[in-house]
Amino acid sequence: MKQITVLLAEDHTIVREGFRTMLQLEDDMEVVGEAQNGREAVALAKKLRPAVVLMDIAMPLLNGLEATRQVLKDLPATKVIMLSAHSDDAYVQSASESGAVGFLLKQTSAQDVCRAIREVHQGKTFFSPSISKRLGRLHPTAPNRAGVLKKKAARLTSREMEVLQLIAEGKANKETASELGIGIKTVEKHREHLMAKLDIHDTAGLTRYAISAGIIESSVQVTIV
Amino acid sequence: MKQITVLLAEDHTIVREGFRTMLQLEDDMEVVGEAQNGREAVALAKKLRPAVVLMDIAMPLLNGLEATRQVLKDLPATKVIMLSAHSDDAYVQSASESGAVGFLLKQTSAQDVCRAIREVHQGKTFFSPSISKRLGRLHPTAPNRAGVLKKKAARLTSREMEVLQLIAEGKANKETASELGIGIKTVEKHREHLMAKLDIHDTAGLTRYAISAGIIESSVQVTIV
DNA sequence: CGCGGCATGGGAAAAACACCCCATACCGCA
DNA sequence: TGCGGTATGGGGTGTTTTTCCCATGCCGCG
Repeated sequence: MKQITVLLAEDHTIVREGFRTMLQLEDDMEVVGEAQNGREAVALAKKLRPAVVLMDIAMPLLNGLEATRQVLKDLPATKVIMLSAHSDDAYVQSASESGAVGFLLKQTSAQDVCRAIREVHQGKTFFSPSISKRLGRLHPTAPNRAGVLKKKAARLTSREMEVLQLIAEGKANKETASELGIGIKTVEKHREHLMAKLDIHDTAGLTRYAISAGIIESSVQVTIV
Repeated sequence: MKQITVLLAEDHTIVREGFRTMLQLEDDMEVVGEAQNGREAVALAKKLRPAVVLMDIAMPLLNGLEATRQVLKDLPATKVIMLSAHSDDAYVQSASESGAVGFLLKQTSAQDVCRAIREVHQGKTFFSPSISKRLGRLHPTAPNRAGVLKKKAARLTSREMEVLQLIAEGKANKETASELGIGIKTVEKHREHLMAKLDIHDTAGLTRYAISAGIIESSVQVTIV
């Protein structure tokens, strides 16, 4: 039996361990690595060259969409399945644009995860049932839906996206620089470009933009009584 | 071997199944039931009378806090461990007030989950390391948990709320000052207090807090729960 | 009545940031 | 082959923020 090598990229340790434990029970797949954030996911993907990457969409340092782009740039044959708690259309479309070949909601069952892994490994695509149903309804004949979402967000380069995420996560330029392994001046430069492109000239505005653009999440909306 | 009976209440199927699979590997505990939402959690708890309930804080129909209250009202001996992706002080406080005896972040490891289950089963309390560290730092000589948590709870004065909102809206201190008709130094002072009280030391963090606390909105945050 | 919390300020120093100048290097595309 | 975009840097200057010190006045509560 040929093993399907899988890389787990998910920041919640507890969830990640659950995945691993479950996947270990399947005898045709093997978890070869685990990443706690987007950057680690990219690094491990390049190092381990897994057949499939299970990638959470919301991760620190580098979100799943951007991480997917970076992985596929170097390893186009990698199959990336995006995981998300939400089924926002924007997420699904962005995931698709970033090159993911699967999209799973966390509401789906373990059985579906295994199915998804096997399907994408065979070159197919796999979307959570509820999503593919909605997609069909949304754009049955939509060839160029890419243009819709793009407008502002797409004008940012991937480096700028990274910097934006780190800014919104509260990192100072110095931290961002060391995080990315580049100079402070370069970070400042990206920040300048961000502010110029988005016409937002304060950190709070950039943070709000990052949240509303889905680059990071603020916090779950819960009614605390 | 005496089994600790556990009820899982978590709306994400995939996460829940991961939990179950992991807990099945421990021979001193047994998952006796699973709930997909708060209402189901209450019903199952009453029916199955588990020793411990692992309760996600964000669930459909009925959130984990309210579900906890309802469970404990009928079964005060039940030990409820709250699960959350975020460690917002408000969450921790509310969880404590609702009667939970444990609080776990999803960043914690499976090992900690098992530890938590065993500890609360023995009548102790268990908080994620990072949380108890924060609590400890804030109240070094904290005697009783209830009173302690209540005190911290990020209680902002109305003036501080105003300043926080303006910060999150992207106003510079100078603008805020003229907006409120006070001096810049005063605004800086409120800002200091905000950062001290919330233990958040950057503008981006304050902005995220303001959004998650509902003080401002981040444009189009769709809530699909 | 005093004590604490709140709002209002000043001063000062260090760090961070914003906004301009500049350069090099790579890469794709017309 | 050159042009534009991207990524990487350096300099400089002024503003803003952050974090300390300090003080005054008000108000509620025991």
